[in-house]
Amino acid sequence: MSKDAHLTPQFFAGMELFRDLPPAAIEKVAASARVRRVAREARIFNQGDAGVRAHAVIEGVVRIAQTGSDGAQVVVRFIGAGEIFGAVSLFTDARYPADAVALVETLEASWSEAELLELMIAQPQIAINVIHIIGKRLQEAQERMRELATQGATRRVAHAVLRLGRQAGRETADGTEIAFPLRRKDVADIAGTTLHTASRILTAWESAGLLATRNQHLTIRQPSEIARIAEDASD
Amino acid sequence: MSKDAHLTPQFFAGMELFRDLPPAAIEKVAASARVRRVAREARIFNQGDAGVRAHAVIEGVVRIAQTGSDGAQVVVRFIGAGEIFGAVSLFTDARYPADAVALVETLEASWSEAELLELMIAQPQIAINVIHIIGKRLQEAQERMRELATQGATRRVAHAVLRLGRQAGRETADGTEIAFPLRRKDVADIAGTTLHTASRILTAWESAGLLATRNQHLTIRQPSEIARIAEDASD
DNA sequence: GGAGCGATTTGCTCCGGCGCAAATATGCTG
DNA sequence: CAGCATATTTGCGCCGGAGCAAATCGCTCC
Repeated sequence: MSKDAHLTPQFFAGMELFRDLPPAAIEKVAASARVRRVAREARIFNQGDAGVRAHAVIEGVVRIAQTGSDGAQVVVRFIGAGEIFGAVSLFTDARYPADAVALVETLEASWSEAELLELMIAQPQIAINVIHIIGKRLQEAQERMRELATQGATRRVAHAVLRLGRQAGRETADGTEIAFPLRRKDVADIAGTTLHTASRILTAWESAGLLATRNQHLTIRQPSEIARIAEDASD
Repeated sequence: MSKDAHLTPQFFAGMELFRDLPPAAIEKVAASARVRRVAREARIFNQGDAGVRAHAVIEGVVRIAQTGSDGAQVVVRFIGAGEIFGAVSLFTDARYPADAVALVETLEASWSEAELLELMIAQPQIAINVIHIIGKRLQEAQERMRELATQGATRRVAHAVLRLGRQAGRETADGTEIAFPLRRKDVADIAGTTLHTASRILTAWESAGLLATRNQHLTIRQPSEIARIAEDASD
């Protein structure tokens, strides 16, 4: 991983949170950010932690997962470079509603509530960007709710895979490769099923040549076929 | 229903969207709102409609439901007096992601995208309020996702009932009454189960005296007991 | 009061997929 | 390279709850 190549205002300018901001504002954003490097599998924050900050991934991937009192968990989403996380809790509980764990070695920036509020008052565009981001995630959450309530496990896994491809897909000769390591358990927790069921489904698809996994890296070889499964009412 | 009693700046000042705004700004808000009365069961907008506006309920209740391509649907939430709806799509698709139907005769205000943006630029507090509102809904959606993925139908119905009581509960001598008519199908679509299963569960609870329904109006008589069911890992 | 319609209840069957358990594969560590 | 830990695969039994069907209830409108 490059050491400091990303710690420039230019990088912050490219983040979804700071879209359409004048250069002067970007300078302030960059200046007030606290940047940290976190190791693979390290926790950035835990569900229930107080003293929340707004975070953004500079490089790497973070898994956001919510755990129930019974230990069962759901992966809320994966956060890639340029995306923000943990920001919603600033405006609600002042407690993180989920865990954040780095899937790979990750470089992460964050701002305190006071800093972000100050930035937003000075630049309403930031607030509008936040609304845009959270809004998209809310729509996605509602779609997933509908899927969970009405579709079978196979279709949900298909949707999960497609969503991952859209969010973190990298085109290769072999197909679309998900840019970060993905355990079967992760896929299960995204799709809302069990490790066992997810394993069965994915293995079947591997046998059929729809996708491939090598060292926890998943490549979608026939997106169209998986899309067919996702839409197929017969399951 | 009172005819025009609510069409005053005072009412808008009490809405979650316009919290902490100076009186002058409230005047502008009130002036630019388009107010409409909609009949029981009438649709305010349909999933996929373009030309979106931001809406707020002045009086009445609106059901927001998302329908899948197969016809199955999930109730995203019920919108009561003072709450906003349809606002998220302004910042994302410019298409409504769900249907909005009035459950009872309802008075509803709305603003165009341009109007709301202008208000937000002038008053960043409005944008912050929007973030607060959407953030809370996102958290709720994520909780429901976890429930749908990990809990059985009984617990989900219990959570749904408790959530409704919290949002729209009115204390009566008999217990907490949900302020709007609620069909079994509605409960099923909130909890993510079928009409039949929801009916069985609710009827069993009625027999046990945990709740009562009279003319589609649900009263929670023993919230603590329902909360116990909601948390009970045995189901 | 009767007809008609939607909502609700309830019985029954069937199956997807969860839970348990064990075998196997794969990657790390020393 | 051996040994261990973690991840994955796979078999099997069982059950929650979806799906179908039918009866009953309760309104509303003649």
